[in-house]
Amino acid sequence: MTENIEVILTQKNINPTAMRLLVLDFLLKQSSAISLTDLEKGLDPSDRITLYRALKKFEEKGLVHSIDDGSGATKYALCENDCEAGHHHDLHVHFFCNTCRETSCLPKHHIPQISLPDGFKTEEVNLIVKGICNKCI
Amino acid sequence: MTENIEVILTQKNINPTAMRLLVLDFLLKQSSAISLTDLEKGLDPSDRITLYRALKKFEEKGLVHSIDDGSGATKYALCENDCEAGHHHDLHVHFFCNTCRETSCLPKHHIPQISLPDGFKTEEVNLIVKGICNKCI
DNA sequence: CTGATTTTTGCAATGCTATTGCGCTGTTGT
DNA sequence: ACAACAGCGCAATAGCATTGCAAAAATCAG
Repeated sequence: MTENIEVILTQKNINPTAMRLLVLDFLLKQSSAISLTDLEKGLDPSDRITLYRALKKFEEKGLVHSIDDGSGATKYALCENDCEAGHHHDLHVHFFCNTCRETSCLPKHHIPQISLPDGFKTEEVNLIVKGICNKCI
Repeated sequence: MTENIEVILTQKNINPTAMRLLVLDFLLKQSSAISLTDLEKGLDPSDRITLYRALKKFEEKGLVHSIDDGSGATKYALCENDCEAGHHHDLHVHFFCNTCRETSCLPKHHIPQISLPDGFKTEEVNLIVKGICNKCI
């Protein structure tokens, strides 16, 4: 099992250290996006800053993407697609449940094209739907 | 002039205090959404907390809406539509310029309908487009 | 194998934002 | 005039993101 995780990291040009293997393993087990604090609690005797840097490195290398769901804390989730270092291709909708406060990716739901007024150039789109998820209904 | 501002407040059931008149006056002069820090700088010798509470009261009464553009600071802008206390009807797109870091409302651009998977209930949608605005191109 | 260099890690510290508590003040209503 | 209440300003707190620095670990060169 650990070998698979290691392969994922090396394929993304990330040095597979013990800490990073733990972080990736934890991410793989999640069904929703998690915050740095969640990660810290899940991998208890670990340093928050180290985890923070692991996530940043993963994001930089195109392994995870970060989501600002308005909860105050940035959430992170594994990329589904073939994201490359520096360029994320996962323009999908994110859903934030107002009840359980979990953020999930809806990769099937692509972000519709938004036509802006003249002179505006789109570089990035952030679409967060908030409401009640299927587990909390 | 001050009378007009006062009328706006009383129509929204907000006690027109000197501070609130100042805040509303400042908001009316803006062409883009502003943060609490912007407001504090614009109304210099004012207490940040008081301004914060003025904005919160305005939001509660349906006079302004708050925007989380991912910049870290919540932005505020006057509602265009007939928002009521507690219920905001201004589901429009917001644009964040990566260059000048200004956030503007695009009230003409309504948020498209997002069909969620079964069991998900939408309560709110937050759509932020990031890029270069017409002034920075 | 050994010393040097780079990478990773852990701790301390900082900065910014949001938010609440509390007492003072000024206004309103009786 | 007095009581009740709303608004204001100050202090304080909490959470998150981010950086600097030094020790530790891994990698590389000779």
